[in-house]
Amino acid sequence: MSLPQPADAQAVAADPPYLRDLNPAQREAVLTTDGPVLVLAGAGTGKTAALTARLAHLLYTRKAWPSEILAVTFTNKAAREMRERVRAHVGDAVEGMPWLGTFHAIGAKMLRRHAERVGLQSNFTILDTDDQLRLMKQLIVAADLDEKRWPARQLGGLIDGWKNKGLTPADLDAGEAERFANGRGQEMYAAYQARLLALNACDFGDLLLHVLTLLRTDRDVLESYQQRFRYIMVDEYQDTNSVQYLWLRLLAQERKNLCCVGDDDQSIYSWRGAQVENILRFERDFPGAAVIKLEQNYRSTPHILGAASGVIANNGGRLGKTLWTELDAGEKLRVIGIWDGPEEARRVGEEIEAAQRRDGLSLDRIAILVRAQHQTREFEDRFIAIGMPYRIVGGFRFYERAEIRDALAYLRVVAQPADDLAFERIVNTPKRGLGDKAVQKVHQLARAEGIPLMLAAARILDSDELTPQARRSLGNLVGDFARWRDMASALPHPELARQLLDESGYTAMLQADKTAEAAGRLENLSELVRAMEEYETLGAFLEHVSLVMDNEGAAAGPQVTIMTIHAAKGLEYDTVFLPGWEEGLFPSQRALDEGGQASLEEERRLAYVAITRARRRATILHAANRRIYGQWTSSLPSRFVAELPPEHIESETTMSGGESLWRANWSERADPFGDVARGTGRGPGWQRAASTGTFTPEPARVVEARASAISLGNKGRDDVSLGLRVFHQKFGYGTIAEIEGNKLEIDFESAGRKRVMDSFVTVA
DNA sequence: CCGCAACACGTTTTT
DNA sequence: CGTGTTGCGG
Repeated sequence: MSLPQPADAQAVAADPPYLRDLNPAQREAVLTTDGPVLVLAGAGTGKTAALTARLAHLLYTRKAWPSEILAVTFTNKAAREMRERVRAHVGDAVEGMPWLGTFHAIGAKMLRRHAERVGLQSNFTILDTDDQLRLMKQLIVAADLDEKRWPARQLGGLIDGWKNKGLTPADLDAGEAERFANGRGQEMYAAYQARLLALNACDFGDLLLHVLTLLRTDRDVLESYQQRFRYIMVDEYQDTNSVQYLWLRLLAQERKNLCCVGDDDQSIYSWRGAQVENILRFERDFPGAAVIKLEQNYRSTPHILGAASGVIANNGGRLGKTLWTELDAGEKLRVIGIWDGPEEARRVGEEIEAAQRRDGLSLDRIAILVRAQHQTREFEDRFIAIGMPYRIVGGFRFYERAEIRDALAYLRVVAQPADDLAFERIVNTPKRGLGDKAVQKVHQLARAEGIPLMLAAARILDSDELTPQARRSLGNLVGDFARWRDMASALPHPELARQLLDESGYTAMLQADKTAEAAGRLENLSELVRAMEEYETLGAFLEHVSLVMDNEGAAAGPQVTIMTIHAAKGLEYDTVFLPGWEEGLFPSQRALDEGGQASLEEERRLAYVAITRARRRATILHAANRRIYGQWTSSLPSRFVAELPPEHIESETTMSGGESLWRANWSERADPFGDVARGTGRGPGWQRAASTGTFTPEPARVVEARASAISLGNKGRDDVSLGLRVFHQKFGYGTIAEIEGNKLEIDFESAGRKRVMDSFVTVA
């Protein structure tokens, strides 16, 4: 690792290259290195430029080595961008920055180093949402709860919320526990955590929560990180949730060199646990903090900024910034009222064609930003019809496809044999005659002995529990895995994956499938294997897939981008279309019904984010009629339309009667969605935070060590003895003829002598 | 084990 | 109106 050498100290002080294009506020943000700093960076004010320059500054001035800076972002994309931009300043020195990454990636890295302190092994698996839900479903069934009444989804949301707040099961009060299954919330959360430890697995929330627990309970670990991180920087601070906040506060406590960058007006993730309060109370949290505002906008025209500012001004409790720009006035925003959804899509299509004709504008510079994913459909239909190239961002991701998840499950079992969820996923995929009853037997044994499924599978082979066919099949599978595990150490992992997919019959299964999708799935699998080549080890690859879940498909040519406003945060386009600005859609009905003022304000921030994505031109549309759940419903223009300052907009409606028609409609019916089917009023949103608890350090929680699979002997149960009459589900009544550890030879009254596992019999 | 019909449900989404 | 899930019957 080498840092670029400044010519001499004087030159650095005079005008280091990384300061060259910065305005005074940005410079201040870069040069205020020590002590707490809050950078309030409005949309388009060159936040990332300042942040990366600050990093470069720390390195150039030798205030810290690359490995002594903690730089956290929320998304992989942001982390990647920051890494690239820092590289532009300092070159390969960026390679020495292991602590630049997302909260979760950094959490995982720390956790792997100290896994055993929270009861995990360092090769723990990171589960995705799908695995989590399956696991919770099992627990709900095991707890004898009605999974209809208490869906896994709901438990998942609650647990997620708790983890976001930094609450372990022990921290929950009765009120929180009451939120699931009549007070069994805490019990279920605890059971889930216990199960994760047994599986040597973590969910996303654990990557932060376990680390928080670690920092709170282990002074040595905390102090070593406090020493290590001379400077801490956080991007998008307004999106931090409570765990992240607590985590940062602990790490920054000692040196206090914490620089947070954010914009309270762009906080749009409270539903995911983000606490705007974190940014609002920064100065109180970190006394003596320098607050630097970046207000010069380099992105948008004055009309666009004026419109956005006008809308956001309706929110209370803001830190307050005044964006300004040196750009020319440009065009006013257009607000277009049209008849219905299809016309909206038609109109946008025409506008795009006109812009291409008129200005030769590339489609890459145009975006359609919607409130909800389902709005993309209307545009997709229309664009297909007129042959307009488009891409929809979001939706299905590569690593969420079934075949990819299957392949990963095979690899996970190889890497971590205790990964029951992965084992379960592929035990009968492809079909190998291991149906429900066979799998249930394995489960039963695993549960009785407290061992992983893979080990239970191996053990059950010694018995007559399974049908000969199932036994042979399971035996093959267990043998295959043993072999693949051996191969793993000898073979490069992409090669291992290839062989594994072949020998497991997975490839053959897809080849036999003549449907159109099968070919694509095979293609996806080769892509997966190709992707593996970029990683040193199988473990590193698996870490990558669990944490870096985005894959940007290469575009064939210029395309219009269609995506949600949420997905557009941080991006910019020359021309932006904002359809569906109607009450009930934007702001969403749910925000209006459930969240009160806070929720409405978040919708308004979303509107602010939406408008500020535009560089030159923005067009807002609202339809008078829209089909909602199959029913035609008339709708009113969004209140946000009325909040746009008239001097920055230009209104147009294609309907006779113009504005007055909307107004008449408005007063006529207070609740245009009154007759539309609503949610059944069951539980609150997926994860809504309640009151913020207090966070007292927990005494070290001793994690009950699950005996490892290996250390468990074959100690049989002690309530059986020779000659005892027992009952077996499948073979009926019989007498114990021989006992060998946990295996019994039983003379069954009708089935004859069989070898069975002792956990499958009850004393008759 | 698969296919079909009945049924429930329906923001925003990263990691 | 669509989609995804479940449960039953073949």
